[in-house]
This record gives sequence, structure tokens and C-alpha cells, in this order.
Amino acid sequence: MKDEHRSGCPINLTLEILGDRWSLIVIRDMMFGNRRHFRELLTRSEEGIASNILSDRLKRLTEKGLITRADDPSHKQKALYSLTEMAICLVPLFAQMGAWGRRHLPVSEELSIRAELLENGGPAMWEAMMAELRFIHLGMERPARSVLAELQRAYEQVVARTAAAPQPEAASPQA
Amino acid sequence: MKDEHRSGCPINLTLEILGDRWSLIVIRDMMFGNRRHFRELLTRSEEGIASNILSDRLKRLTEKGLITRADDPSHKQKALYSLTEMAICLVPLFAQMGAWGRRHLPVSEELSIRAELLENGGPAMWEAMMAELRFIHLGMERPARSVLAELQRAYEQVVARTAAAPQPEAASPQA
DNA sequence: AGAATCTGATTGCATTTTGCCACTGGTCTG
DNA sequence: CAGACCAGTGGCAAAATGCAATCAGATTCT
Repeated sequence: MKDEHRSGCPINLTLEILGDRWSLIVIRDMMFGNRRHFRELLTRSEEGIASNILSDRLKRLTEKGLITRADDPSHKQKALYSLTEMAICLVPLFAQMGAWGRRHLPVSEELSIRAELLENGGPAMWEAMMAELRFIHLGMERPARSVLAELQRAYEQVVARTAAAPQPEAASPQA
Repeated sequence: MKDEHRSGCPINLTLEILGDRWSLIVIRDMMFGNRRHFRELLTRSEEGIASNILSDRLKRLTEKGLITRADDPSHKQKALYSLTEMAICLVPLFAQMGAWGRRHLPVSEELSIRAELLENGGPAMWEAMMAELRFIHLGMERPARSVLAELQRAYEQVVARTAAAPQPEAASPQA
């Protein structure tokens, strides 16, 4: 563990923790895909993370205080990973990243509908989602609104629609 | 150049471009520090980027459409780098990154005052800053408000204050 | 009970990226 | 014309990444 920082700039310190190709992918899957176990994160990921990288990132993110690891009561060898408040506070960052990527990069429609909703929902929606994540991961009181359900429903609708009306060209599956 | 993407997810595509330890540092220095030349970026950086890394990042960011390179009319061997609209649109992302880092990581006071102002200023301030960057980097009309000047002034005030009143240890610098 | 399966990882190895530092060819300045 | 300045390159060791095989314990299937 190296405690030396390149500088005390908030942007730099954030990059020192999240500035690689996988850390935010792991958090994204835990946050939006509700993946809580090693295998779920390993196999049900769009991008196909390698097991040693996943292992390393879970360890590193735990050290940095973004996630916690607990034994799953139902399965003795299962580990249950949870987001901490620190990670839950990344919701607005994800919203901005999604908004930017959606506007400037060749995103697929199915995978960007969540970003679109989150952008249009604004800070109120972000806060509602953070409250929901605090319920799921930190055991706090269940909020009335379920943003995750809204996002999932919209995603499924897009999937159903694009599957029913196959586009001639622009919609290549390309996972 | 590889055109294969791991997935069409906006978060993933954003990470494929900006998900490393240096790309956002370079853009940050161009954006907030108004560094436009190779040497400025190389030597006047808090974090100390290596010249080959800087060279590579400038090349990559140019390919990806985030910056442009032009000859500086005043010096024949100088290259002038400018942000594109795509990079200017990262302002809200920087604001969120700064806000998150400032809240959860051991930032220094001088280097986080800008993040604090940007967070408190909200979307209106971000838009004003983007307009200013469009003036500086894209030659658009000069806006009335100069957010960069506001940030710089606040930074200098903090530097002057902390230099004038040397802290003993953990004593609050008289808020 | 025994075999197959599932769990969170680990190990080995090749490739790629990073970091450090010296250095280059051209340009500008005093 | 000497020395500083300019945008980068090149060499090399260390670290990170990617891939595939593997591990030991826990659970499930038969």
C-alpha cells in the first residue's frame, strides 16, 4: 500500500482511486446491476473482466473504503459485497459520465437508456437513487421511490422494442 | 488504432477514453490552468507527468477528438493545444469529480477551493465556464462572466491567507 | 457416500503500459 | 555564436493487464 499522493488536488486524488479501466465498471455493476457476488460480477459483465483483475479491484476498492465485504449467511463460502456511502455518492458522477458518453460516443441504445433517464431526472432523481442504494447496501429505511426499478423497466422496454422492430443497419448487436 | 469497444455502455465508452491516470490531468491543466503548450503541461503540473506519457496522451486525445493541435503563430516551433467542444463538455464531470474528491479524500485546501466554488456555483456557473472556454479555445464570443478569473482569485486568496497564518497543527484556520 | 458443481479466488506467463531519464534536431535570444 | 528553449523520441526496467489453468473448501445432485 502506498500512501504517497501525487498532489492534493481533488481531481487527482479521485483519479488515483478511480482512474483505471475497471474500478468504475465494477462499481457500476454493483450499483446499477445489483451484482453482489464475485461470480455475478465476473460472468454477468458486458465487458468481460478477468478474474484476477476483479479480485484485485475488489481488494483495492475495499481498502480505499468504497465497498465492504461480508459473509453471505445463506452460503458459507459466498462473499457479499456492498457499496459504502462513499461509493453511493458517486451517483452524480455516473450521471455526468453517462450524459457525456451518450452525447459524444457511439453508445448502444439499450445500454444508454438508463443514462438518458438519469440525466433527465436530474439531482432529484439522483438523490432518490442514492436513498435506494442506502436501503439496499447500508440497511437504511426503504424509500418510496425505486429509481432502479424505473431504469430497469425502461431498459426492458427498449430491448423489447428493438427486438420486435429489427433495424436494417445501425443496430448491430455487438456486445 | 483499435476500434473495438468492450461494450456500448456510455460509462464504459467514457472509461475507454478517459479511464487512466493522466488523460483527465492533462485536460484539467488545459482547462483550469490554461496550459496550452507542451512545456507548460510538462513542467507546471502538480503531479509531474513524464514527457513520453504527455506526448502519448496529447496524441491520443487528439485522435479521440478532445483536443486539437495548431502551430503557434508567435513561435515557429511552438504547438498550441486547444480543447474541443467535446472536452469543454467535461466541465460538469470535473465539477462532480471535484465535489466527490473534496468530500471523501484528503485534499489540500489550496487545491480544492476551486472545486468548492464550482460545486456551490452549480450548473449556472458550469455553463458560464463552458462559455468562457469556448471563447478561449474555440474563438467564440467573449462572455461577460469570467469564472476562471473568479476561481483564480479565490485560489490566490487562500494561498495568501495560509501563507500569512501558518497553522500550528490541526487548529482550524479561523473559518 | 461420492461425483459434479459452485464458491472466491490464485498462479504462471506473455503482452502492454508506465515511469524515469537521457537525448535529439530544430528555434529563438542575448 | 553560445546557450536556453521548443516539442517531442528512445532505451530500459518495473508495473499493470489479459488470458487460461488451477485450487481448496462448500454445496448440491444422484
